[in-house]
Amino acid sequence: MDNPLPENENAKGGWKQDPAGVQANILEIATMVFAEHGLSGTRIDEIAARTRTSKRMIYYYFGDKEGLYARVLEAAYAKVREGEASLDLDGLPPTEALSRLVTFTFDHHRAHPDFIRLVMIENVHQADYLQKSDVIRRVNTAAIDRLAAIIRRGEETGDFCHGLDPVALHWKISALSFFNVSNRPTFSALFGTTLFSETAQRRLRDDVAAMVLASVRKTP
Amino acid sequence: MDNPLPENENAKGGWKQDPAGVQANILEIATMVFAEHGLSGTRIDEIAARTRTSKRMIYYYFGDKEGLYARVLEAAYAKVREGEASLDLDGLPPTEALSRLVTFTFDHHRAHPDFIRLVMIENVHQADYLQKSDVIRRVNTAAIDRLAAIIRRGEETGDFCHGLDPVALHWKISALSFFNVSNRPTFSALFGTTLFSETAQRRLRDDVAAMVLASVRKTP
Amino acid sequence: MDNPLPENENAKGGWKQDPAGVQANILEIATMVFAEHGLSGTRIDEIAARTRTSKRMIYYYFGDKEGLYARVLEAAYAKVREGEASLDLDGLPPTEALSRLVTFTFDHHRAHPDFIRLVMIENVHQADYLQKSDVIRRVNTAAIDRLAAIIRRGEETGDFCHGLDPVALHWKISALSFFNVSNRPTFSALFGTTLFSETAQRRLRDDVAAMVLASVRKTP
Amino acid sequence: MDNPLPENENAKGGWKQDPAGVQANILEIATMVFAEHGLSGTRIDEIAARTRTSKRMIYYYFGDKEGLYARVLEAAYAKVREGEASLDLDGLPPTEALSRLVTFTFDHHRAHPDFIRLVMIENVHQADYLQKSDVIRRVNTAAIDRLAAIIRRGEETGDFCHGLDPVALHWKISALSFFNVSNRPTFSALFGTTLFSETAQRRLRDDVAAMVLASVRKTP
DNA sequence: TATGAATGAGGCTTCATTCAT
DNA sequence: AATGAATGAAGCCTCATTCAT
Repeated sequence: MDNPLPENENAKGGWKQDPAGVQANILEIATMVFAEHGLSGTRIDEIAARTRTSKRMIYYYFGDKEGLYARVLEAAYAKVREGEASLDLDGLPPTEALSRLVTFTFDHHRAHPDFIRLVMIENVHQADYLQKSDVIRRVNTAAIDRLAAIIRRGEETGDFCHGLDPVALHWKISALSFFNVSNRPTFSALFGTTLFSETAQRRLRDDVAAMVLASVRKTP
Repeated sequence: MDNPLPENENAKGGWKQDPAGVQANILEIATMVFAEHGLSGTRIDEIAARTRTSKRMIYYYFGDKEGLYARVLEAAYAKVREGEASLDLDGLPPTEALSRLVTFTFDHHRAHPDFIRLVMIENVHQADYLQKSDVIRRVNTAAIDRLAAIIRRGEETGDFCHGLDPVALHWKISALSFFNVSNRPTFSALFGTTLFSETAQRRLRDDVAAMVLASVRKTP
Repeated sequence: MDNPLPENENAKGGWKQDPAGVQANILEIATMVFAEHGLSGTRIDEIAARTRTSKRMIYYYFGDKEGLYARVLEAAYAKVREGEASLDLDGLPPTEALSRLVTFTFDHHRAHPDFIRLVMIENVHQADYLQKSDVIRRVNTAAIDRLAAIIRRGEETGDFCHGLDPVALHWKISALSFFNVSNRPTFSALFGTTLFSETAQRRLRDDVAAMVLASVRKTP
Repeated sequence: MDNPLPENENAKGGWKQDPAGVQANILEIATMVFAEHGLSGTRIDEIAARTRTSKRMIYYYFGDKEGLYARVLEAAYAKVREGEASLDLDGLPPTEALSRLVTFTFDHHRAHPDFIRLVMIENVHQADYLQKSDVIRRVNTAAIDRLAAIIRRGEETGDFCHGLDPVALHWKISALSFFNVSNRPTFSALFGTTLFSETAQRRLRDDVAAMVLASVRKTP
């Protein structure tokens, strides 16, 4: 009511001469549109229309459609891995740490369907754009490192069996968390949506965590 | 002049006046091209060029691009599920049967990357085209039925715990088999290709089978 | 008046389904427009507007702007060299033959300013497109061959000195005939148009022929 | 902090606040780029990128693209004619003077291919920009004056025939010197590069000088 | 059943130029 | 004197699709 609107960045006119804001806005919208339609299915015009700037600015800042897509992909990976990094498992016993990691990953993937879709789309493109990005590769090895740390601790405590491959373990966690989101449309079209209710998903998540834990546990 | 050209499929004219053959050829090529580029990424011209007929015939037989895509999807599901149906597990004890089913699924997915890619693509499209196809739904419930049979037998023998959901079990098997193929491009771009060598894949497959079996086994 | 207009190819409607005619029409207009504005200065829309078909057909038949330009260049060379080939000098004594060739070339260049402009434009482009065309190269060696024949005969009769290089001779004839057309705009802007009146051009042409002849004549 | 940075032209800041230097730099780069790509083929962005200032300054100092091109053309003519003016032929006998002038012109053109290209480009544009420039016209009449002086002296000594037109003579010298540079790309694409070797060019130049001299010499 | 020719709508991108400081 | 940010207009080209036989 009595808001004087100082430095209002969203109000019309308040965002002129704000390069960073313009780029961020484009990136945000583009992420949504690319995730929805894929690379070739996306229309630059649609992105522009949903942006607070013009189509021209997309080319001004990102060069071309592929350039924008590449940046969207990078930003998506960065954001998701950043979210993962916030999870601190160092203080927990290894079994508990791994369990928490799986649970978190499962939920995290569910919470970021746009990211999942972008990765799917990138797989359709044979990971062409991801391969060119050093940024992304760097960000991802951190995930492996964290897992390796848990494995080492688990081996030391005797909870985990020896010779576990962190990459293979990551593969298992990812598969079970990723598929849940990526293949939900076809899966529910074929077998119904019961598996995607809140309770079913919670049970599934716990099941998944149990499966992963069982696979690392020392066989007596 | 009076050259009969009998049964020569490669010679010019050998396939003319062969509607079924022309359609099959179009479908085969279209499967490859759609699997490679996705729906919007595919060019009717590319399909036509790799076909032994012309672009005009694609429209003649399939109406439009979406019609062709829908037929490709149906054919792909039919072919893959048909391959699965050839697996006869009825004579085996339930544990063995499930183990064989998982192993087979893992290998079968690996052997049909184009199918996997088509399913991925269909997921990007929110399963729009799959939903319209009654054919596909019918074909897929068979997979659940077979799994339900194994579960029932496992419960009877006491090998499996009670209350197993065949759909959830199918979900687990699918997740671990599907991701392996669908996300291979991004996964190997990020973490290298070691996990995709023949030996590593065999170990992974056995690991996966063990995980699934552990998840159904009766807890003592 | 009582013309029934049978097979009228120019009347509206008479040219449908006439691929060769459409292509020829595009090529003719494109030649004029490229000659007027150069490669980058030309607008495909302008060509299309002056054509009896649409812009779309330009791409249908010629691929892209550069493809059209390349074809225009080829056609221009072919047409001009074809005109030259119609000149029969075999029956004439060598001095007379060479004189006639120079005179003809000078007039021929004047009569085809569009061709001259296209060659100028191609030189601005470092002959990039000409280099790719085998057609053009083939057509041009004929000009050298004809000149070589005249030189040989002149040496035999003793009219010409020995060791004449047909390529260098061609260079001289070309230079004096080409510049007259190519640099007419700047030259007349700087020094007036008197040199380009009909009579002055005739005198210039005869002067040029005399210069060339003097350069090949045996020095006593 | 208190770094004076005196007379350092390369260090950042050394050329700031140097309007004349900035303009000269723009002009120099623009000359190269226009000569390379023509008027419509040139991108202001390319000029700006190769300049030590920004695109904005080009507009600041030269108004628009055409204004810059016009200035480039003027500067090019001025520079080349200035080079010619340094040639002092007054002390030589007329035959020798003319011979030296032709030889010099031939070499001078070869040494300034960018100028030749700019003139070609201007001819493609029908000399539109040259016509508007009084500066250029003034500079060029000097060339005719000098030639007229030689002719007068040659007529007086009886070496040259009567009634020679200095403009026509200039035309001949120009044609043979200009074509050598302007049409080198197409000519060598068609007939090879042998004519453009150092030795062949020297012989060609002497040939050209001989041709021009023969054309003015009194016929006995 | 088959086909070469043709096309409208719309997509991506570029370019010279101006705004606002 | 100098500048980073912004832009409208227009260019090239592609695509699925239909026409006419």
